[in-house]
Amino acid sequence: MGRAPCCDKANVKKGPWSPEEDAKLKEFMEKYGTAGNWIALPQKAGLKRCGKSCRLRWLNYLRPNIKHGEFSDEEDRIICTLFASIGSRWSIIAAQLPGRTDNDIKNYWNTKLKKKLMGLIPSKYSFPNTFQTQPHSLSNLYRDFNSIYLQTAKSLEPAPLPSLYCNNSDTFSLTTSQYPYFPQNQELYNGMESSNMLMFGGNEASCSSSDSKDHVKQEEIPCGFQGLYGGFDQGNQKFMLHEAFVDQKPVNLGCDMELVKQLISNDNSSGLVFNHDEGKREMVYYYS
DNA sequence: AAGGGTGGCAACCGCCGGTGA
DNA sequence: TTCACCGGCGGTTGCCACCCT
Repeated sequence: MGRAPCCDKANVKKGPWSPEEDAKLKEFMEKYGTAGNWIALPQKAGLKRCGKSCRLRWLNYLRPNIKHGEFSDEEDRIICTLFASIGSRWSIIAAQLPGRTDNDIKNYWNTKLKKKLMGLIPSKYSFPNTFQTQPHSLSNLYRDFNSIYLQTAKSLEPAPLPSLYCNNSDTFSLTTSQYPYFPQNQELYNGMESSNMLMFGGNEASCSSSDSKDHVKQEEIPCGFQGLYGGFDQGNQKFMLHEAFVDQKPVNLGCDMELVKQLISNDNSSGLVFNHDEGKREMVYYYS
């Protein structure tokens, strides 16, 4: 048996709020607050509405200092960063944006911001139609994206290619030159500064373990970062992997595309970033 | 001018966790 | 410890305005 409904559905009004209802609710809230609880409020305020509906109307529209209208670039950046770090925890994201409601941010993300970000990716790398914002789907998306890129990478002309990153904790990142942002430990990425790197959702814990992987040399990298660094060789024929940023100098491990593919197909992979730098095709692989 | 499609957004639904009796 | 209640949350729906053909 399910939970009892919070109100008598048959006797409550639904749909858009009228100015009169807004005025009643506003006046009541300013005088008495919720007067105990939201469920009882409509009756006390003389409203034929569900308590939850009143709460929503107040929180999302009537309460003071609500900000409506265009989101600033700074707000965009905060939303993107937090979404990539914590996912669709809209209330937490809203807490970082004074005057914005979780509903507003959710709508903004779903209708505009997501598309704005996706629009940065050239059409030849279009995401599959199945693209969803759920972390699990993003993991799949990341694999698809990487797979497509690997198949075509060698024939690509230099282009402002953004990078997609996803790790086991189900966060993802997009790398472009248009939204430069370096997370918590910017010094981690000093070596990448010239390469249009943007990382969402990265954290020290997710890329600092020292477990060994077969035939991949690993060392403790300063500042908690471990990874592989790759790029095409001189003849542009073979994709080479290197140890990343040991003493700021890549160390050639002599790995080729087959290893890259192997790493990608390995579910234990932590993440993979394709990066584009001044016409060179590069890749950074993160592991945990 | 009309009607079908699309986007934006307010509101609803149902689940979950906290709390107090 | 259990259970009911309530608030909060995220996903989804549905309406309306605008655009395109």
